[in-house]
Amino acid sequence: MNLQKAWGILKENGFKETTKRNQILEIFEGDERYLTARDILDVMQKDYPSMSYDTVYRNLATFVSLDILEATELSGEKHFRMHCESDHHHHHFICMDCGKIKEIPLCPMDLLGAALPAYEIDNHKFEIYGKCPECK
Amino acid sequence: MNLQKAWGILKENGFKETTKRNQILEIFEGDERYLTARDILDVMQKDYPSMSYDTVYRNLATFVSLDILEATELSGEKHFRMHCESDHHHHHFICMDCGKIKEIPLCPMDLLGAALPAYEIDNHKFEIYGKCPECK
DNA sequence: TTTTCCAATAAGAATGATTACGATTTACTA
DNA sequence: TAGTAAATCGTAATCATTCTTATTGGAAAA
Repeated sequence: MNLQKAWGILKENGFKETTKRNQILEIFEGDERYLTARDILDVMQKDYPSMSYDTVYRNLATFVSLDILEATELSGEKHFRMHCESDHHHHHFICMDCGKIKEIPLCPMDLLGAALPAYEIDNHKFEIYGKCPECK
Repeated sequence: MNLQKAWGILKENGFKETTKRNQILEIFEGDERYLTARDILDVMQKDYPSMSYDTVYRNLATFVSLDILEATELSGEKHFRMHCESDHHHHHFICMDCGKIKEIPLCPMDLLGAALPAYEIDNHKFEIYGKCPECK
């Protein structure tokens, strides 16, 4: 996802255009890795020394709820990255060294079919962890 | 897994038989749901009012490292349950209401095959969340 | 049985991530 | 440009988890 599309979604939902919000989005646009709230704060405080955690967390939560960012829990910390452009449902390989991801086009739920007939399935998580070719 | 087997593993690895350890294991033996450290502490403090968090966390970590318990992150908190008996690699459906699990016999990694040739795969996570027939 | 040793535990402080909140500032609208 | 609600700041609170130090307890040796 790019800045324009993200702002389109934000405007549609009545969110104001602020410089902080814009810079947070710019950081994610320029980094394909999963980042933590602290990563964001560290970068932001170079330009805005008074930037507060509250602003970072509040905006990250907003972005996730609007599907601008996607989140996952890695070693006990929430990590965020720009939501994938691809409209095809997919999953991720995550490099535990550099944090970069690779899309996995298949979804195990397709193959699961009617294996859980009486169950209500609300959600699922499939992630692969390891090292990418560059880090190996 | 049952108490006897768990103690067999602990003894093999040189861990002492203590009453606290035994009661923690008993709690897991009698509950098929995923429990948090706090859940354990709450039950334990009825019998041992001075029970400390440290003891709970230390033992949970020990049990996980010995594959007596298995752990997963649910809504930001680590949850634990007795390691499955089944020797066949599998995954879990987790009921978000009652916390009970159902084994899913298939593993998406089997089907992924050689889709990530240049990657080093260290780990993977596949979990399905929803409501079990009883809770639906 | 008694002694001894070291793992195990208690108590509580420390840490690290995250959330909450009153006061202030900023972006949009009329 | 003024009014208003949203956004942000500054800081404190919270929550899970880990660490530190002194003490206790299990089990092997005497």
